Amino acid sequence: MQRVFEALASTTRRKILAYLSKAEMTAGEIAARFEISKPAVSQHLSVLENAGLVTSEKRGQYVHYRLVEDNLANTLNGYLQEVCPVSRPLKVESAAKAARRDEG
Amino acid sequence: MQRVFEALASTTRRKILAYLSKAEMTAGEIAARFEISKPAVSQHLSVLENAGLVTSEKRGQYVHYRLVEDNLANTLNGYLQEVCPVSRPLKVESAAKAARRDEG
DNA sequence: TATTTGATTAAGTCATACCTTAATTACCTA
DNA sequence: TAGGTAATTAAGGTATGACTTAATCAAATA
Repeated sequence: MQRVFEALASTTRRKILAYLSKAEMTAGEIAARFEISKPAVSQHLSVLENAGLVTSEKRGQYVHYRLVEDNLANTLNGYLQEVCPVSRPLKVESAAKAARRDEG
Repeated sequence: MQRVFEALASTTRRKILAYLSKAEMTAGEIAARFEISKPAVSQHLSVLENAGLVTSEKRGQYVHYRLVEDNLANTLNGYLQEVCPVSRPLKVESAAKAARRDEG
């Protein structure tokens, strides 16, 4: 519980969650979207994973991250993010990315 | 939004919210319940107030604090706290305090 | 097998959160 | 109005979080 709230306390991490909300992504894709270094993103992802909010799966050279859907905190956070001016556009981007993937 | 998550990131502050969940209390009553100094509690209350999670009202010499009921974050946090082993007992205490007050 | 690419770990800096005690403010009452 | 209680503000120490660059690990490929 403590880990969950600590994880959600960072704006960057909430943005990452929003960005992952509709599409699975590699660590590199996530890092490319934000203006901080790759190691910094990696640390944030590790915090999110320790809080049980995301899971990772290594496929070959890449590590794919995705939201843990079956998670009360994630679900509630999802509602909050719908009304959050910072997170909403990232959710839209996430959906666009997912759609593009379904097409291609 | 940022302020809300920052406010909820502290275990002590979540405990204070749980303790206030069923009953209004003065700053002193709240401070008496926790093992940190009164000024420290005062600071936490100020953070919670800035986040819009509690409001205060000065009556004479005392400052009474209470939850802001009409608040999405508070509502969602309330659900989470029901399943939180740290917060639940404090909610029970809060209810007991409220009941004692109704009697007296 | 040497090189490149994706990702994480390590090391170190800087800012900030949280706590303490001391001082101050506001209100009540003898 | 002097003294006491409730509460906050101020000042300062300590720990921790977030970021950086450099180094390392792991997998693909030439």
